[in-house]
Amino acid sequence: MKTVIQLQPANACQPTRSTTQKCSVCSLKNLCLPQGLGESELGQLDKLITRRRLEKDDNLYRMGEPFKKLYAVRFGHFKTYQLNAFGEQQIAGLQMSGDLIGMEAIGSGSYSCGAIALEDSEVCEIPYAQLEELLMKMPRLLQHFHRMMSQEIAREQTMMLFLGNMRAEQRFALFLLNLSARYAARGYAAASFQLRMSREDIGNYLSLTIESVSRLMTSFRKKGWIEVANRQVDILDVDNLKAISMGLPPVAQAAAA
Amino acid sequence: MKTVIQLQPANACQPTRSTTQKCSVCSLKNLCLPQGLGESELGQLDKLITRRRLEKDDNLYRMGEPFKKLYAVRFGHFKTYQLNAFGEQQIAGLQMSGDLIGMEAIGSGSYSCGAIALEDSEVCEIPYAQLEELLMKMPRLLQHFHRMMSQEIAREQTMMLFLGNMRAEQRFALFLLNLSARYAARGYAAASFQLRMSREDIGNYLSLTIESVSRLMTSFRKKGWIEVANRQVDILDVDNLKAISMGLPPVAQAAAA
DNA sequence: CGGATTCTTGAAGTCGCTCAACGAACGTGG
DNA sequence: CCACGTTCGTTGAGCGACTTCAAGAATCCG
Repeated sequence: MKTVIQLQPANACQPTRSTTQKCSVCSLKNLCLPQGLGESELGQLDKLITRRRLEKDDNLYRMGEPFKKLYAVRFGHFKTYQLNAFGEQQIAGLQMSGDLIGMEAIGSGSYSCGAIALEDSEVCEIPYAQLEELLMKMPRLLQHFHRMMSQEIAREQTMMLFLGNMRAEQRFALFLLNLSARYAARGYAAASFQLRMSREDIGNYLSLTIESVSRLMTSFRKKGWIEVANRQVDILDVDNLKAISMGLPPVAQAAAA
Repeated sequence: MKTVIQLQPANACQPTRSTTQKCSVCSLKNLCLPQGLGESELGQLDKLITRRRLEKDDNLYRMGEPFKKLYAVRFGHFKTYQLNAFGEQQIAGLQMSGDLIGMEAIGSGSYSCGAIALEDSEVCEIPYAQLEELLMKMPRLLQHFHRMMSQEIAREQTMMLFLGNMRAEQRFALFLLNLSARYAARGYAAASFQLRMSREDIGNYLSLTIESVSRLMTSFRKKGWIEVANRQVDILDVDNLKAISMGLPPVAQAAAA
């Protein structure tokens, strides 16, 4: 089924860039940490938070730095990565607006991975010590914080099984569908978006070589499932991508022109 | 370096099986949820907790069940697994005494994986709603709970990169070293333990076939790095296992007889 | 425009999988 | 205690998916 949604905005992934620095007026408040809070609670959260702008390739934090803050992405994209014994980068995650970064560091007290902006971006800095104070006073914030941590566990568990058990085609199809779903959840076009990562980063993320990623793109394009122009991707045939992502054979009917 | 530690107890992984049902007298209290709590706090936690015995192959919970409780393993071993689209089991984790199970379900409200006892085991059941109440009143419990959730995130992130980037030898070496370290942390022999999982489960966990696991065992044994007799494993050459686990070539000197 | 980077495509190689058969361990009942 | 069936583990041979190596094309950016 061909469904190129062009009516929605492209995935600039920027909330209304208000000059005020408040959660209460942030367009992400229902996706991010403040979900479900009342006005006065939002006000208290506001007091903790500072904003920080980053340019493309800036480090939000580096591996091994002491943990002080959690970060909520306001706009832009980040990648988190670890370095292996040979100093090679291994990409652990891709974060976009509304995502919380740094939760893996609470336990150890230092960031076990680094985070880099994939484009000009902005984050909300949340000092963890102060957040903990607030959590004790605000049941709804506590509940939602636990939900977010739990979701991160579930997400990584899925990713773990995904990398362990799926073949290249499945991984790539699921990667596209995952991006699509995340953009849709943020109100952006589900079927038309820019890849923020290079082929190299994508390959690294999916544990495939850059050549394999390139071949998969060509293959999917030739089958009429996607359209690719540099980093612009349009999903033309969600059904087939879904079938492939589940390890099923392609569905009979391919997308017509 | 040959180091077969035989003086420590084998990994029965059982705390002193006291008849009292209290965290305060549990030998795991410094590994488990109550870490760092005072006597009165321990008492409050005790009130929440009930114990549950399971026999080998019993389900602690099943995939999709509504989330009500977290579980702390008191003794025994569990595996957590998901079922894929074809109903095949994919092992997501191996839990032993002191480990907390079920955290991935807080966010969604239902268990996204199932948990099965690998041998006769016992867990502490912790009703989550009541735990949340307690968390708001006990800062140290809250902090430790967040540490445990965070550690779970970090652990799964590592596992994710591990499955994505490592080859069979590395995976298996790391698997053995990981078990060794976890048993050591619990006061059991680091270099001599029983595998609680079948070859099939191990293969599934490491995303390898049962044949590959078998070949790796034979290979490591022939190189003098381990001794294997059925499910009994003795680590003879930690240094080489470490080298292999990091993707390095074996160190020159193999273990002498 | 020109150099560097990123991406694509082809050919050859390899690691782990599949398929198949055999052997060892377990446990149930005689 | 042994006989027997079943489950679990080992080993070998061939194959396939993805990688590696290599070269060339497109794109970016000063």
